[in-house]
Amino acid sequence: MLSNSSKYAVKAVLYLAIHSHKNKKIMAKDIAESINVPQAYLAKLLQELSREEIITSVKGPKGGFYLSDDNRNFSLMDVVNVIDGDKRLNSCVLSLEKCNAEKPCPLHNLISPSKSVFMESLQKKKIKYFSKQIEEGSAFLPL
Amino acid sequence: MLSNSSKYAVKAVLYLAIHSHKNKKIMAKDIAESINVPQAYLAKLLQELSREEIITSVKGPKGGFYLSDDNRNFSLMDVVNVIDGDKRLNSCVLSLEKCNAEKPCPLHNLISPSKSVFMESLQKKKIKYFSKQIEEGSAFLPL
DNA sequence: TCTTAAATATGATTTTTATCATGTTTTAAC
DNA sequence: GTTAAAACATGATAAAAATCATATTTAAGA
Repeated sequence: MLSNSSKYAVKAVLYLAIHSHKNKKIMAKDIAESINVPQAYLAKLLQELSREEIITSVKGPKGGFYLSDDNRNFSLMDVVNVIDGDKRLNSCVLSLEKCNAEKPCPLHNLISPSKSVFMESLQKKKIKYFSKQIEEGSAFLPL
Repeated sequence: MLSNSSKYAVKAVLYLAIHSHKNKKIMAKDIAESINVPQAYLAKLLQELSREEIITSVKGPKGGFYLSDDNRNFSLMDVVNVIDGDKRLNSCVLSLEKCNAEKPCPLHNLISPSKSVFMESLQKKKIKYFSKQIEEGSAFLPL
């Protein structure tokens, strides 16, 4: 479903959503430690996200990463798409090219309803929604 | 979600469900061609399934693979578990050890309902159910 | 019994994914 | 301006997954 890389990316973004803001940047190294992900690897992922402007970075001393208000309006789907591309999540469970609603493969009807609910909320719910969930105590860490 | 290997395995089993029976064995090579999977690789997967008695094999000339009536009472979950092990499907979307219903990670509540529906039907519906779906025209090939 | 066609077993290779390492650029603070 | 701390860029290595190759075992049929 999600690659390890995009799991890492999502975790990092959620971490930033909760702990960073414009005046509180966080270094790659610190994020990596907090979310239990190899740091050099995470650094690379953060750079990709930053390049796509899903997260914000500041170079030099006192620099680091944070989420701007704009950043918080992205969805986790955006995060995943940057890392995994947009095919991975959209493909059929059995990776069948020709599977679709009209000619569903045997597993399609089993998974389709549930999957589309998931995909839709991953798409529609913005990053800020998730930090709110955590603040309210409806969702939990640690990552 | 599913590894390539288990997708191949599921496809092969579905193919056998539709096209094979005791008096109609099918060679690995023919299955592979029909479902568009590299043959040597599929052969290996079929051997694992056969070893676990999810499918039936007969060696020698006129040999091949088929599904016995017993085999048809296995679920696709069984197929997947043989190939991928039983952890892969059960783990949290973000692979968080500590994520569970009481302390759900931010994505848990999003995916959990849909996922359990899927898992349950993958578990409960037997192989014969799927071949029936196809016969009835509610599900389609090609694989 | 001999030949041949199939699965089976084992291991080698390739490709992809994940991880690590190192040098370059930017910028704050002195 | 010099230094140092951070992201950024690039490439090397390692691990895992997928694929390929080859020799062995089994059993049907002549």
